Amino acid sequence: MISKKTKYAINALVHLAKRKDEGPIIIAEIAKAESIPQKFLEAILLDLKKAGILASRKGKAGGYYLLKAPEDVNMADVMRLFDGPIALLPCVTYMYYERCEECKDEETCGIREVFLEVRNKTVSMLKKSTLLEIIRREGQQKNEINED
Amino acid sequence: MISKKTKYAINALVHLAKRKDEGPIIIAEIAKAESIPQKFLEAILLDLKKAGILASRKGKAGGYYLLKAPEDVNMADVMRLFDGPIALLPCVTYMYYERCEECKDEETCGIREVFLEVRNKTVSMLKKSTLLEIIRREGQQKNEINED
DNA sequence: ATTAAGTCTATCTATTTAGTAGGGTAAAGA
DNA sequence: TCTTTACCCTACTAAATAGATAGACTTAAT
Repeated sequence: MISKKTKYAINALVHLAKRKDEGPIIIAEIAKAESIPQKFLEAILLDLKKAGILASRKGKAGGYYLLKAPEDVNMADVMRLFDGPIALLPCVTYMYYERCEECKDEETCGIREVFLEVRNKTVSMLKKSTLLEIIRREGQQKNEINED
Repeated sequence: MISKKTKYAINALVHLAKRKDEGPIIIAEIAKAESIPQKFLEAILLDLKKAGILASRKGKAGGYYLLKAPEDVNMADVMRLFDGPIALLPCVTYMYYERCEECKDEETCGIREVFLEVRNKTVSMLKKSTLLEIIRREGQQKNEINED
């Protein structure tokens, strides 16, 4: 599961992406519209700004706005920013590699092999999941939860 | 990331799968061979037994052994047992469905659509990742971590 | 009866998550 | 200069989860 922080970040980003031509949107407005505790949202938006995804303007007519294009903001980047690595094992992360403590021989580990493939495919899917893609899919849902 | 508990469970299962024709293996032996705190492992094996994956014999010549065939034990089941749902959002889990608190309209939610697809494909991959598959892959690694 | 095993119950500590409260500073527009 | 907004900081809490450890009890083979 992703954290609420990440989910809030995604909600805020989608909100900003939909209104990207309206100029800066104030925090209070996003917080209210997306049902996010305002103080909590402040910290989230600040992190997204530091990551180069959002920009802000202070003072009157200030607020936050998307810096990147909606098609260039993907779920892998957002999840990593708030929740860390996407991989299910520390030994198959790209940026934050760590050996499994109990591991005998990483080179021949079958568990690692299997989870490495899962990681690569998951990251690839999440990279394709951009803000544009999310907005495009709104109102045209068709998929169902597989019963497995 | 999966919890250490889940990782320990997988290590223990692989150990038992490799030696499935040797009769019951005692906890202490698995704990030592796989570098798992013994008391912690006890609880894990008990859970795996309750789940119908392992069986045990008490007393002298006792221990644990695989009840299911290695090809019938998959990572999705093991992960769910110890870490809960595989889905990244509560609204796209099959067994433990919960609405996102802040969600306005689940029926048209683009975020949900995207994460639902991720979930379905992830579960499908993890279901294919059986103990047999893990053992088969040992020593024939070829995949690399994608640089993304 | 003895011994070797699994089983059950309880407790503990550290970390993380998800906030709340409340202050002050900086910048930009009117 | 006044107001509005973002920015930055500290501190605190409450609940849950992770990762164990300790000790007593039960079962089964010899």
